[in-house]
Amino acid sequence: MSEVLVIKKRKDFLRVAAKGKKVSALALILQAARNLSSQGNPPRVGYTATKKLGKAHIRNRCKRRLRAAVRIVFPTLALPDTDYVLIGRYNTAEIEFQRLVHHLKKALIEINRELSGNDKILAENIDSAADISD
RNA sequence: CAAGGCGGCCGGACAGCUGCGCUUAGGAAAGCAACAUCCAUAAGUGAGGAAAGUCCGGGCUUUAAGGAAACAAAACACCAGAUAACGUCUGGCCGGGGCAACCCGAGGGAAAGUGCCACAGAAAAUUACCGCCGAUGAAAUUCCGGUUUUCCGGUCCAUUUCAGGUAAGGUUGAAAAGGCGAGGUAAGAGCUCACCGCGAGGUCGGUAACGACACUCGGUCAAGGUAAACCCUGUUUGAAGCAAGACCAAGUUAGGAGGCUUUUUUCCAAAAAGAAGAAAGACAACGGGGGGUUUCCAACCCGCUCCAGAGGUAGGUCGCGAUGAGCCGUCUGGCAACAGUCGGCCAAGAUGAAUAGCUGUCGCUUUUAAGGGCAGGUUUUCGUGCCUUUUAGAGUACAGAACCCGGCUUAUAGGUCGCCUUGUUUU
RNA sequence: GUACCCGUAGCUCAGUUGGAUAGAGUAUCGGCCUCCGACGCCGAGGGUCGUGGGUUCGAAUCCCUCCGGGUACG
Repeated sequence: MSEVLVIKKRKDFLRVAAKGKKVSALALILQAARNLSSQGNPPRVGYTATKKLGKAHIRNRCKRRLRAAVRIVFPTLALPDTDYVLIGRYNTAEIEFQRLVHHLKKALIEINRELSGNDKILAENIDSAADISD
């Protein structure tokens, strides 16, 4: 129920970046894509910290703070069968932690809404295709 | 007390909540068992002085698993020592800087050769433009003698010119071929001499670099700089790198050319040789392969070699951390780097990458604002300087292991300890 | 991990081999031209030669160290 797996494969990161939705918040960027290969999987999350953020210890700090925020937010709000990718921004290591959590929550709710809307469109397309075949 | 030099150490602490990696133990399901897997389980453990840059040196692994010689390429270069090794470290020498403590130095060879040295300057390397001289030699004038003159002879004195001598002087330049004084000369010059400097030898001290000397000799004293220009001399070095490499699992492909031995079939055929096809094989023979190049000796691998094509895009385990040039302490030797003896200890092991996130309290630093005290200015208000504690604020660095060690280099808030130098004051 | 390249005016680049003037185009500014603007013409300013050392009489250039950016291979 509250389990969150970690994305580790480069292939998965590229798939989410190419096919998913993207939402920018103050201190982070959230990407998300449905993973419909099999049903009933817990949500998965990956973290990205580019060289633009700083040197190695700053990038590690960004990932740790994002991970701590995810521990608070994701178990209740993340959708199953979905891959999320969190990208750090220039102020991820500096911003107050409460605001970081707040922005992550907002971004997650917004992207979930977009994803579910996308699902509806998909469902409509499937329905119309079924109509045509009929 | 102030200023400075050198070296060492630390580089936030505590508490709470929520979490992570690894090891060990325990448990769970399946299974003959083990490994792997899982866990609201327990215990232990979990970044640095630079983990950084990747600039050197090694271990380790593979490569041809050996040796010798020559060549090429690269690096290094005062001397001695330390070290597994080093371009590192220690001590010394020399040169330079600083009043000093102390610091800095890629510091062999320029009489092996080649190249380069702009502008300026006579000249940038066996030079000779100006200048000086013109003793010597020649010519002319003059002069002297002879002669009526023309002219003849001579060259002691003087002048000019030429041959020539010279490197003292010459607005330069980063750099101009010892310095200074005297003698000397036509003018000059180590041409000669004294002193200083320089070179060679000797003696003494030192392992040596090198130093000292009232020692001896040297005036063809040798004729500039540049080798982080080519180069010469000496020393060292094979190459690639943990994505090294070993094993396991999954999956894909299309062949062609050339070639060794044996057996066999067909053609020609008495047979052999030859041509074509098939099968098998690796003792020998044969062929092929590879070190930066070549040669020699020795040895190895493959039975195939070369060309082409297909798939894959990195799955798992080991390598990989509890035995190492390891860490801490004592003692001994050494000026020191370091070496040795004895005792104790085991201390991260990840792989989209753990070692943390948040909160609170305290500590430290700093200056700002408010308050307090002192000094002295001023009629007062007031502002100035110093000190102090309280409150509030700000700051609390550089930075994250990735196979492992030894160094180097670079970044770094602040704190702390020791030794030393100079100045001032006091005793 | 290894190998290598680049950094020069606001911008794009020469000059670096072989040491001695820091240059070109463009942009900016001023003037001329035009009724005005563009184009054109004339002129000017603008440089720690990425940083810090060293060698040398002299360094953008040679050597070393750092900083920033980039490329290739596995």
